[in-house]
Amino acid sequence: MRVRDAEATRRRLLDAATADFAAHGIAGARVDRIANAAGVNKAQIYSYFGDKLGLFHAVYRMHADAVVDATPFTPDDLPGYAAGLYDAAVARPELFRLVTWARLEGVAADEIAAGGGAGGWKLRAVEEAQRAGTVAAGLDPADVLALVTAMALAWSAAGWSVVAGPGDSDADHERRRRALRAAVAGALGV
Amino acid sequence: MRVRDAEATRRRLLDAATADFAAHGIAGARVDRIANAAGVNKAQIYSYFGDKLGLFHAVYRMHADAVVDATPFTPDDLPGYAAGLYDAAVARPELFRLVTWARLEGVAADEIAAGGGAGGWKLRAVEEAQRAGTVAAGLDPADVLALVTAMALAWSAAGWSVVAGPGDSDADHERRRRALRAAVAGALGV
DNA sequence: GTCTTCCAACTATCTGTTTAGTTGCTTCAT
DNA sequence: ATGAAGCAACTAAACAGATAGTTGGAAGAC
Repeated sequence: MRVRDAEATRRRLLDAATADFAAHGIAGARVDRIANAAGVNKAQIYSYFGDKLGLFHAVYRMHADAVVDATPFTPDDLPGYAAGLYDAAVARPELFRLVTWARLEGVAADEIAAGGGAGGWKLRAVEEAQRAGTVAAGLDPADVLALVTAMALAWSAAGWSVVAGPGDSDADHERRRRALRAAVAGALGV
Repeated sequence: MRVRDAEATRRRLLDAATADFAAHGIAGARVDRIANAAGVNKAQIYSYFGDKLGLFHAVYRMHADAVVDATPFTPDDLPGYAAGLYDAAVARPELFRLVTWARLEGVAADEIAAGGGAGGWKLRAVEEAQRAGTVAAGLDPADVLALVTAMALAWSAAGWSVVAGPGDSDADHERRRRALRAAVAGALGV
């Protein structure tokens, strides 16, 4: 019999749920499938997370910060930030799918790119960089963030073109990173 | 009793399905809801489209071309193309949600941005523009398309920041269009 | 008349959620 | 030490409502 460890069970559920929600979205995810993949009885989900949506929120909250924090925001080096975001999206595509789905299904009220729940400190940081001259003045900071984020995620699952993945060659990634850096610099640099 | 018009019934179903799929995705859409909204019996859906997925494909095919064709691709004026795409996304957000969902759920094999089913003529057009000097050389045409598309759709439902809508003020739209044009020009111009 | 279009009712299955009960660890009085 | 009590973690089964898909026939169009 498996050792009883509530914390480990909880984590296994969250991991399985992350995979299923990322793959199928909220409506497409299946409680049975998640419980099965986690090797946990379905009822545990309800005891731990209330309901399916509660489970999703737990998953989302767990990863939203990780996504945002994985790539340090450097307003004075937006090309570098964009490249970092690109790498993060390549390394953990599920997390980015998760966020995209949350936004589409309307369960993520907060704006991830705009500083998350931290109250828009990124906007102020961009303003600061504009005053310092490392970012072109005259642009709305929110637009700057929107553009940089969109460019970095141009090849992600949320994008409209080819989806970058860990399977792509290093040359592909390097080429995209280079193009991305140049494009961000050209688009927003002084 | 309603006048019998198979074509009109079909169109009403497609319209209702467009709205429901755009709002809830494939897994989240409900056949009953669609039939109800269309004022058509559910059985008609199966006689016309086979099954739920067949209905989605019909919806998708109907709009995919429209999305692509609504904004003429002008490789010599990518900033203008981007602005056009932005406007299209503001005017018909459902269509862009539809495509995003199709890509997330893995039912849209073709790459919309890369020329749709037309076999990548856009890629060649970009190459041509690069030779002509209106687009920076040294960039992979696919990357150019990916970046332009991503930038234009930075404020769309697929994006990660604030979502632009018809409700926004004209000033907002004008500001974003201006920023977008400048950014695309700076990112890809010579 | 007959062919197409339409519909109400029906079925089988799926799915989120609940319930009632079990298991094994911890605590504590003895 | 030891046995019972208490409790959190766990499970199997069932429930109710929803959902995709079907059927057989009615009714309008030609």
